[in-house]
Amino acid sequence: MTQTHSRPMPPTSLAGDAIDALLSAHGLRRTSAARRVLGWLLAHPDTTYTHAQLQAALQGDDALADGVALDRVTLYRLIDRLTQVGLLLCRVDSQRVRRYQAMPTSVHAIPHFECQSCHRDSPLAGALQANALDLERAAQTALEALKALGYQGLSLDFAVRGVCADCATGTASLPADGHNP
Amino acid sequence: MTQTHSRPMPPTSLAGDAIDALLSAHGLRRTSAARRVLGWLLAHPDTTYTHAQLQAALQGDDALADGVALDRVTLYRLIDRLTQVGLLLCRVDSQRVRRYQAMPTSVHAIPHFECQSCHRDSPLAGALQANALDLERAAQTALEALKALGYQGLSLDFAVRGVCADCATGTASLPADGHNP
DNA sequence: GTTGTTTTGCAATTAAGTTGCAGTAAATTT
DNA sequence: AAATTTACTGCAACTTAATTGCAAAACAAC
Repeated sequence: MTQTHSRPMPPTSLAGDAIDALLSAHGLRRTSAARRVLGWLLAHPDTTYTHAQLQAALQGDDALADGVALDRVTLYRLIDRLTQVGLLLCRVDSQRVRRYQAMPTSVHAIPHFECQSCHRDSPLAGALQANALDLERAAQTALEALKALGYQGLSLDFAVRGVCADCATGTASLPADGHNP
Repeated sequence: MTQTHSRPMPPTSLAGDAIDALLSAHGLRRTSAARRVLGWLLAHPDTTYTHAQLQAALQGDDALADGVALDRVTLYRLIDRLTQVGLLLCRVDSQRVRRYQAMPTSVHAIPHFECQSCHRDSPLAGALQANALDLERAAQTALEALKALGYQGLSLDFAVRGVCADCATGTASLPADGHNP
């Protein structure tokens, strides 16, 4: 049985032992909260979570806790610790909310565009993607250099900021200050 | 007389008329507040300001208002307007505070590193700078393409996130969660 | 000048994150 | 395995950056 409940559960799950090992290796305690958080994020490597979203997600994931939410403050502090040892990656989105994900193993920058008017954050598509590959290649070298210097858990981010064509021409469907998901 | 008062005043100042023209061209009213804000930011193209910093800076700049601070909320809304028409560039820093600057005329990404442990944000130096030039060259093409599509006021940002060598090895001078300037 | 819309400023409110502290659970020592 | 040390948890109260509502003032168009 690969998947029994309806909740989305990627196949990329990790054995509990592996998670414990990671925690210990980074000098953190193997508490149930830490296992839940790191386990969940490692199992969902391509999603970024705000504190609130992660809290909700964990609450739904009754494997360990049946519907009991992790305390807000505990989650904040736990995530801080995981981030500071390089296990998590933290970005601040254009709505200035912090978003977390498991630190990616392979550096793969997805260039994105942040519109300063409608606040939408969209990946750069089409011909620009090709350009992105060049960027990534060039960046790869930079990252190797950093690792050699003792830096850890490196992740690339390539952003373009401005006003998108929709907003610039007034075609914008949003009233000028939307919320991006 | 190029500069009479002790306050730092870059030579890159703009005539009041030019500022008024910019405002009108973007459909904004030529109010004293708008002139003060846009004028100041255009005169300090290489500095980023938080709302609070800009409010303080303007208060000191008695050219128009003698020590009277612009209202906090007014400044928020004014900056919003300037940003939405592409006159200002907005970044959210690692402390998740918004920082503004005049939209740069030439795209020149300064690759920087954000440490997730000590929250220091440092430019990538040395050999990495060379790499950055490649990145910028590649990006230039991407930006041209965007402009052709109707995008406005484009700015590049290239960030590397991780844990810096100091923090990784425990040599960190900061207690684990510092404040970056 | 009069009129109609922006813009401004104040007070009150919200959202995200922090701090302090008593209690609990891991890890370490004995 | 019990005792001790240290890290982690949860609650309440607090802080900071930003937002909303509304009346008054400033600008632009007539």
